Amino acid sequence: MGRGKIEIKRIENLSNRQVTFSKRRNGIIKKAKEITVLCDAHVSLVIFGSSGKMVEYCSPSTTVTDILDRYHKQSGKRLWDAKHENLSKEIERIKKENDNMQIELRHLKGEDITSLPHKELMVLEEALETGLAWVRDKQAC
Amino acid sequence: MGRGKIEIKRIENLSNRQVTFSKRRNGIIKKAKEITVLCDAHVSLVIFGSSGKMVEYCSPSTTVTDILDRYHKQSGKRLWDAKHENLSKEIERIKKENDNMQIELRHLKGEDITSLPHKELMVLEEALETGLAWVRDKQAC
DNA sequence: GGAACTATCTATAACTG
DNA sequence: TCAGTTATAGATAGTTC
Repeated sequence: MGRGKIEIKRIENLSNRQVTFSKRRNGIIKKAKEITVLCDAHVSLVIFGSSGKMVEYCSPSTTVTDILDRYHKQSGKRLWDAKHENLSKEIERIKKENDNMQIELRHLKGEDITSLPHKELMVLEEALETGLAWVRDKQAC
Repeated sequence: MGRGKIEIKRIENLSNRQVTFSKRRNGIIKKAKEITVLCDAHVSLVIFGSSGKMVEYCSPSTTVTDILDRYHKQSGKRLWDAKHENLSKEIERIKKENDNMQIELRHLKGEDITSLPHKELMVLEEALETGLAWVRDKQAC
């Protein structure tokens, strides 16, 4: 669509490439707006030029986030799960640590010790005696 | 571009709308591919028709996630931060709980008690005595 | 460098089987 | 209803200022 037919391959000349980018980018955004209005479609469009410049179009009444939520659901692809996964794993790790401390604390308070084997009871007793000794020592000061 | 000029407003006739959607959707995707090749651009394009059907195009050598990362950085808009925030808060909460237990445990073991006021030392001593009593009681069984 | 022009190409609205 | 065709509107490559 122009004075001459062009092959669809990278435009080597930088300024031509930038000019063409600018024109076509506007063209695509216009088309995106049109299909939105004509066909009740929802569109999310993000374009980066090779210079790094970004433009975006998103149909009115939605946000990129909305579109991406739907994208996420329908495509089955994971956009942010990977990021979530790290956080979730961190939570799991801390919770486990938490649980272990909870149990240790209860044991030290003499709770839930019915099922403990004899050996662990002895370890527990020693720990308590040591702790008590330290506390009494401190109080004596 | 067609046999007659059309206004850019919603096409009321359903089947016409669907036909137009299908044609224009393909057109936009073609244009997106072309600008990608011609201008070294990176494009992420997601289109939902009013029927809910989704199509996407993303320039080769990147993923939607890549594009969105860049979008995220450059637009300053938060795409997934809101989703992450809850998880982050949860982590904070658990870590705090964790710290408190850590401290309590250390105290029970007689560690880090130098700065404790007298009153707390007494509470600690009582807790230790109670725990010890329970443990000895259990060992006697 | 960018805005405007225009000849030409492309996309597509309406049509057809 | 759907793919294929065609006439025409719209997009744009090369050009000009």
